[in-house]
Amino acid sequence: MASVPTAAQGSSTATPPTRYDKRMAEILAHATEVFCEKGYEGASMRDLSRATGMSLAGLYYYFESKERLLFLIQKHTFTTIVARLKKRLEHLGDPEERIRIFILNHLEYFLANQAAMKVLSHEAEVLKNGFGTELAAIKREYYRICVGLLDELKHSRGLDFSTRIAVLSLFGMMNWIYTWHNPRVDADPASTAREMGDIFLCGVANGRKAILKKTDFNSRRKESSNGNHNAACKR
Amino acid sequence: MASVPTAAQGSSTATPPTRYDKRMAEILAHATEVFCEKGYEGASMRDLSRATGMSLAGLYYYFESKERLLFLIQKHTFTTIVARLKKRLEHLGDPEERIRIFILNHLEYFLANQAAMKVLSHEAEVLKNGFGTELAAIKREYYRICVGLLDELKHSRGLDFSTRIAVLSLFGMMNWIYTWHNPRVDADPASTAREMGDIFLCGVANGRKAILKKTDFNSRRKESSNGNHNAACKR
DNA sequence: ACTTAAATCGAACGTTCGTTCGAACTTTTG
DNA sequence: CAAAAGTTCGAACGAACGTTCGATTTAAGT
Repeated sequence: MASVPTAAQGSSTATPPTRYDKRMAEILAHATEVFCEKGYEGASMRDLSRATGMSLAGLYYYFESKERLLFLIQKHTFTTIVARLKKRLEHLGDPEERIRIFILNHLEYFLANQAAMKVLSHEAEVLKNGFGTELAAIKREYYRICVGLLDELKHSRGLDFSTRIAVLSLFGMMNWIYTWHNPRVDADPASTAREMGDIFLCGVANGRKAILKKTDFNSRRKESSNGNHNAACKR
Repeated sequence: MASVPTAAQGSSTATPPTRYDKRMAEILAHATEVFCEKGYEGASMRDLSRATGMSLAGLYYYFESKERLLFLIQKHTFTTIVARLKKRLEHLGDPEERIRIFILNHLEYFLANQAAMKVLSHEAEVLKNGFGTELAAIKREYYRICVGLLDELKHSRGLDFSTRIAVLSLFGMMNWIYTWHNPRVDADPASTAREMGDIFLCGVANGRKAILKKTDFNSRRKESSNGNHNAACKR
């Protein structure tokens, strides 16, 4: 057995990928497609065997179980998207801009790796015990980053909204994309990210206060008195 | 065999539910829970047998296949939510108000029938051929209603945004709720619907135009010239 | 070239799957 | 109460499931 048998991909150290690593990555890629199309439970090891061109028994040289295979796919996908996000967020910026970076990073990766992200979103609950908790930790970290970004925005502009609902609504908008996005019909990731960012950012910028009916100028004047906040919402 | 053997529930005519109908509804309810917990593929007929207290063979007196069982659950759930929506939309109202009715109807039903709605959302792709197309028709109708409501809003306020992206973002926000909503932590449906409505409505009311950075007053004045629109966004 | 280790495979294991069938039980009908 | 219809069940079917094992083939080290 070559290199580190449990690694799904070349590590962060500059170790060149061995034959084992490359084959592993190949299998992971094919398995991702199969899981995406048929679902984790619906996909059989024989389906994976067919898709990879490797014998049924041969697969078990790389994975000790079907469950661990799903785990490796999900972990690699999630780790990658978090790593990319952190890199992009290193350059400081306006809170609004940072949230737009978050959305863009998510959607870009989502649409470039649609199968993997669908497997991540759609099979989020099937992993139990050890696998489940390790993945939940990454998920929580990603969630916390988004919460942090929104809280920045909140404090810097004196906004008032439920961070929890906002974050989860945003994830909903973004993750649901795997059910409808069609590259032949829908715009590129950057445009989609901008449109979703427009909707979301304007929404939270106005917080939980009731949205006023048209031509109701009276109470609007009263509420919008304090300074230069909420510019995100005005055209 | 009693009454209409293919009916999942009492029909719209005032026929009193037979013994068959009641047992059928019981089984559907239990099956919904099982499908919700283990997924359609992950749930076995033996799981359903255990949950309903009926023998394995006995189930097949009510359903000709596991696939049809899922179909009946999904069809009943979807039909009900569409029917309720139509009833609520009979009373005309402001476009904004009508969209809020749409959101409230969806979330109320979602949270009151969380298991059924998770099965509807999460197992949306597993039904093929005949079952799939019949369900897709209901789904399309529901989708079209939402498109219609948004177009009303668009025209009545002279807005400019991508209806497709807006509708699908809204569905994402709403449907994702099955992954996170916890009745012990999260507010009641009405509050959640209002918060999501705030975010969404304010977002689309400002359309695709770039959101301006704080304290950028110059171009804002230029864009917000035409009349009393977009009140939905101002506090 | 020969040895050793890595990689792959065919064949099979025991289990569980969805579904069927005829017999038995229960309720309704005459 | 007997007959008919409606309902439930135990037992079994063949197929497909995830996984294992010993043997075989391929690549690496010397």
